[in-house]
Amino acid sequence: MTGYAVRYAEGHKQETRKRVLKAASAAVRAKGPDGLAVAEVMAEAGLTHGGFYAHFPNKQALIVAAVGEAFDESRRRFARLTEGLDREAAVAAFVDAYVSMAHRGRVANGCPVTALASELPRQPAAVREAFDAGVRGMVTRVAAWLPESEPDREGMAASIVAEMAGAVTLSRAVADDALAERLLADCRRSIKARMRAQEDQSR
Amino acid sequence: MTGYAVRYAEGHKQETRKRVLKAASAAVRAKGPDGLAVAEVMAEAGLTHGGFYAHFPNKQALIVAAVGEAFDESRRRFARLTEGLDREAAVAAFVDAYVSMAHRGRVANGCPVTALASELPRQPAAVREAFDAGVRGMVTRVAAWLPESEPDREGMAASIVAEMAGAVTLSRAVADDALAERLLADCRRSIKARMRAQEDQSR
DNA sequence: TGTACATCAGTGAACGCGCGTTCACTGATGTAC
DNA sequence: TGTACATCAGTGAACGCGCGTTCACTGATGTAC
Repeated sequence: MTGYAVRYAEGHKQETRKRVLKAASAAVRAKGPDGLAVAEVMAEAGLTHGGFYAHFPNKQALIVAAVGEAFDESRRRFARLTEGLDREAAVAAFVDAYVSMAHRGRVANGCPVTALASELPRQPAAVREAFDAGVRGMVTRVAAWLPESEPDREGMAASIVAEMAGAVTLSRAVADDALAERLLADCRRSIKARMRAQEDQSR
Repeated sequence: MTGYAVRYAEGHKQETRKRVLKAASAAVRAKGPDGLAVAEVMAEAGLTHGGFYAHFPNKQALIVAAVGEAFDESRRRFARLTEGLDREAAVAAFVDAYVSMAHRGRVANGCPVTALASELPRQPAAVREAFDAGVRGMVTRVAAWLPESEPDREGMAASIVAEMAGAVTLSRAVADDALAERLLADCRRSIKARMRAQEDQSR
């Protein structure tokens, strides 16, 4: 397998690629797909810009992969947060964590839906498809948390995801912290009422 | 007043400025604050790029003004749509028009909240403040439509604005039209139920 | 009535900068003999 | 055991392009005399 002369240890290149991808996944959320700079991402990964093309064919391919990575990271984060909890507690924990001032402050490692949504219409199809998959996954996961008495769980879940994402995005967009906090509190309360979850316990 | 030699008719410069501003207001929604190109906006207004600085000190000032203009245009459009209707009919018309495939397709002259939200955190304070004012105005207008029985009209309005904006933004972000249509229909139904408006009559 | 001059919105060439991409090169390591 | 060679992830200079901004200039019109 190894075949010929190898300077680096087995798997070294894959690890480098992963490092670049992680940096890109944060950068794409913090600066948007257009604002992301290849040289900056490479520097963040401890490399110079020229080496980039050994890992990705071009910037667009990096963005597609970074969007997927961002959804994965975000999903894992929220899964960790809710694991072991029963349905009602999980829903409450999820909504409290998502619709919060803390999430508002974590653009670079928060949910990619709120970080990227309004820039996506201008992105090429490949990027948008990676986004679609992420959104579908999120709606499905929320639907599974809704009570069985709910007649249209997928529909309700879509509506709730839209409000959660809208709330956090709006809270980030406005400059006034008090306005942001009020928006989040109002949405948190409303969402939990709709989900028939237990009452707000956070901040 | 006229004082000295004047080549152009009274008010000519103001009209040109207005034309530039209208073009910028569409461009900022279609391409985002960073994607907007001064030379393109000027060409759209029928001028060459050099003349720009006779009207605005720099690109950022144009963006601040363009965001304000976009909110004004959007407000007027929705006011026209609901004028003369009683409260319930107005709410229904507003929600049907806002949370629709038609609005999804009109990025350049649609609501600036959905067009710009996720790019705003990276904008300078002046831009964000123009946005704050727009958001506050929108929440206030929605609150006035809510039934008096609603105990927290401002809060409910904030939650509804977040969902409406989130729904349209998400619908634009996803590549799959069917997914977009489903998201919009689900949110439309849910919002109108929350507002206790009459049932969905559109698309 | 005619000539010189002032005004100023708009023109278009030029400059500087950031950024995506290319490419000849490096240098540590292993293989061939 | 030693020397020549191959490999290939990573380096860094260079190129081209788009874009914000600057600036000397234009040219139609009015005023001064």
